[in-house]
Amino acid sequence: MPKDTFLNLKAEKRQRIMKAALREIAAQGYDKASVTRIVKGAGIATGSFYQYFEDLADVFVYIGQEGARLKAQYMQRELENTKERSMEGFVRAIYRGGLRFGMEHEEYFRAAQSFLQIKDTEIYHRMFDGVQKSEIFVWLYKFVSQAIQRGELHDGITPELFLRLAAGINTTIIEYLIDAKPEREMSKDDLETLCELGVQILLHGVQKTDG
Amino acid sequence: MPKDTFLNLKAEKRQRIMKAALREIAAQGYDKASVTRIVKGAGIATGSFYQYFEDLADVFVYIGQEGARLKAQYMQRELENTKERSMEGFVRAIYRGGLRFGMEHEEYFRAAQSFLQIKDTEIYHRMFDGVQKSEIFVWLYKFVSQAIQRGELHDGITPELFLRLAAGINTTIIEYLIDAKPEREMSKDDLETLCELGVQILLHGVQKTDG
Amino acid sequence: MPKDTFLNLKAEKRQRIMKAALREIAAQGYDKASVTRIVKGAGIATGSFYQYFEDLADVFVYIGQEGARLKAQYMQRELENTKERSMEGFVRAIYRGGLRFGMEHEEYFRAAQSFLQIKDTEIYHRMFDGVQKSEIFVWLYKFVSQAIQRGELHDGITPELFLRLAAGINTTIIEYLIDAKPEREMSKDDLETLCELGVQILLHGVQKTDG
Amino acid sequence: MPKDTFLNLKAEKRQRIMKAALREIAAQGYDKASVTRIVKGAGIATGSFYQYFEDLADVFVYIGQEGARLKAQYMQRELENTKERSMEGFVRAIYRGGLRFGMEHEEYFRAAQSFLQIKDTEIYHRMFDGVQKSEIFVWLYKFVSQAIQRGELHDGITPELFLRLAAGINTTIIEYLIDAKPEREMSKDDLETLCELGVQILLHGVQKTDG
DNA sequence: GATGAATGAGGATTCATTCAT
DNA sequence: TATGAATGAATCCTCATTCAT
Repeated sequence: MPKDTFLNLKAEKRQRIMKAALREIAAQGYDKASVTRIVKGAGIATGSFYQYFEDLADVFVYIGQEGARLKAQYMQRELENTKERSMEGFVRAIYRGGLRFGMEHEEYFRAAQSFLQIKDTEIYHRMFDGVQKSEIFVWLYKFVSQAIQRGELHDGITPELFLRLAAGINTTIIEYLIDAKPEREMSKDDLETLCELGVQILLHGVQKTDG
Repeated sequence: MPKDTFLNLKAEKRQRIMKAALREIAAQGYDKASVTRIVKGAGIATGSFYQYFEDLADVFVYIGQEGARLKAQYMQRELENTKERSMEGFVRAIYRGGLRFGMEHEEYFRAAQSFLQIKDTEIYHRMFDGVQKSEIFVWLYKFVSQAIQRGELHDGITPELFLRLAAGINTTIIEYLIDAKPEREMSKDDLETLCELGVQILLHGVQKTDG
Repeated sequence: MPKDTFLNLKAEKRQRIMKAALREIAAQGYDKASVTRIVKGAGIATGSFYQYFEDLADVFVYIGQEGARLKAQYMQRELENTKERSMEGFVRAIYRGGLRFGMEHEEYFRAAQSFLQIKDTEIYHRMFDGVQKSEIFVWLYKFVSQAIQRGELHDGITPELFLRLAAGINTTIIEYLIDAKPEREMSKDDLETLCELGVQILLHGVQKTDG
Repeated sequence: MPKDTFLNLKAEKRQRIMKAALREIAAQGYDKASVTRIVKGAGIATGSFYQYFEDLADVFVYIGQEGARLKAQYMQRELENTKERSMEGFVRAIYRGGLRFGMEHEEYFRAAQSFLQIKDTEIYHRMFDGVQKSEIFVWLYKFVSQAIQRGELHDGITPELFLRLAAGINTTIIEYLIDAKPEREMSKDDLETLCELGVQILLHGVQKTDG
């Protein structure tokens, strides 16, 4: 976690550094990200970097957490606009938030992808431990558990697996979009459609359920 | 592509080297994999490595291709044991093959995950270009296209997206299994169940379709 | 061209490094010169070397340029002490400068010899492009052209060839001196004699002109 | 000196190897010449190379000697066609031979240039010790000594220096020619002119001696 | 707080030479 | 005699981190 020196920095400088670090990770991936390029990009001295952060891992963790926080905000906002309290409504809101986040913050999205490489490491847990305890996560967990108890989900599906599937499908769709990214911005309607597609696939699979 | 020197090696040694390279890349990921560790692991001299392979990328490509070949064999074998010629039957066979491959060759699976980092590069294409033209892939593509034309799939689902979803869901399940891997081997029945689960989720989502 | 890091170094250290690099290249020649030996000779870390220079070629270019600059100074000084404005006077001054330079800076001389190996390369041009545009060079070129127009030189001699011959003869003499170098320093008179010899050979050949 | 295995080789193979080695040295220079490329160029196995030669230096020495032998032949032939027994006649014949050799065997010429880098080493002496004792060399030495005794040459010119100057001027001219090499072959007349130019410069300098 | 030079282990790769077949 | 795989020291260069100013 960043040192106080970093947190006490003037907002402009702090954001400049964050931006440079995020850009670097998004561009080079976790393994290839380099302090040298970050400091160059941020316009600060190498030594300063180490006065703000313990080491390279420190920034990565911080960025991971920031990304998670930001994504949670997107989801939270969607949830607050949703009245429907069914699992489907819940999932839809979450997907919508996730999709918007991915589209509007491609660099965070890419960085997060790159963090997957180190999924099993201590540093990954430092990044995302908070997520496991977040309100949204807890709610979702509860919803799914209940659905399982009511026998609504396929045998073998645990809350853990459900969450992974939800994330996986969302990621698949976002990547698909980014790769096929058209020049023009995506309209609100497009986003809505895709979001719905994600929800349908997660809940009902790729096949249409007949009338 | 490895030099003849490598291909002419005695099987034992060749496999020792492949194993060491595979282990290294599975453990460290694409970017961090090191020649030094590979040769140490394989018990050969640094110079020998370069008499077998053009460079590091060369082994990686070879491993990627070997993995793809092997996975295709698993799938092919399952297809041959399947009579049912529906899309569901097809998908089931493929999933079963993929799952078995992932379970029995965890290192190949991990290596493949790590290759995703370089998805957009020329070297990635060298690895998996063959896959795009493989019989299985072509068949699957055809099946999906037909289903789309018959209006059986949700709007917005293209063959490309379908394939990505199929792979993504399978990957999610395999990772889930590996992470939660019990000490005991997985029984045939367990595997069967999980495979069926994957097929159901892909085709019908996580929710049970009511009777 | 060296980085600022190098140019900002304290003079003592900068010279220590230059000396080590010059010694290495004089001793091993362009192709065999090694970073490892240079840094060991200079008493700095490998990494430091690369904070001073872009790469190995960078030092070489710098040394070549420094040598050329230094040699030009020697020549310039002699020219300033010469009143006679004939071609012979000009050539004599240049030879005297060149000879002194070669005697007093044997390592630069050797290094320059070794650079000839790469005469046709881009890096060689980076070294000596400046020379072609130097005042001395331009003057000499003009003198020779005029002599040619006045029909004073043998047919077939172009300014280019003249300059090559001048340099070649001077080099031959310097090498001869270095190889036959007596223990004792060369006296002013000795040098004067040799210089005159060079001028005579260039202009009038090895044979005495009678009368 | 090559092993008997090499000398016993069938002429065709022996020449193939020599050619490959010569080409390599001419192209890469002494320091960068590589066994690997030589054997590839000659179409033999690496091991074979070491059954023909002690080591890399061994081929170099052999090539140097071959070149010297060949050059001596060129000179000898010219001398035999010369009746005039003056020093000028002698020098002219030698120059003519040297120039022809350089033009007709550019690769030997280039190789020889590259050997200059190691002028002070034991291996260089192994190459050219023979030259010092060759008939031509001895004759020339005698001619020059006599001229010196007769007081015909400038003070300070020793036989050693004379020879170096002769070689240096010839080299300068050949390099000049190679660099400015026209597409068309050089005619007999051109060669004759250049040769005469060399002789004149060596004996009488660049300036015309007036009537 | 800020700086940026200094460090050195570690990276990939090359290559002359040896030696078992 | 011919082969070519095996070797490992040596090459240049990178980079996270430290520390004196």
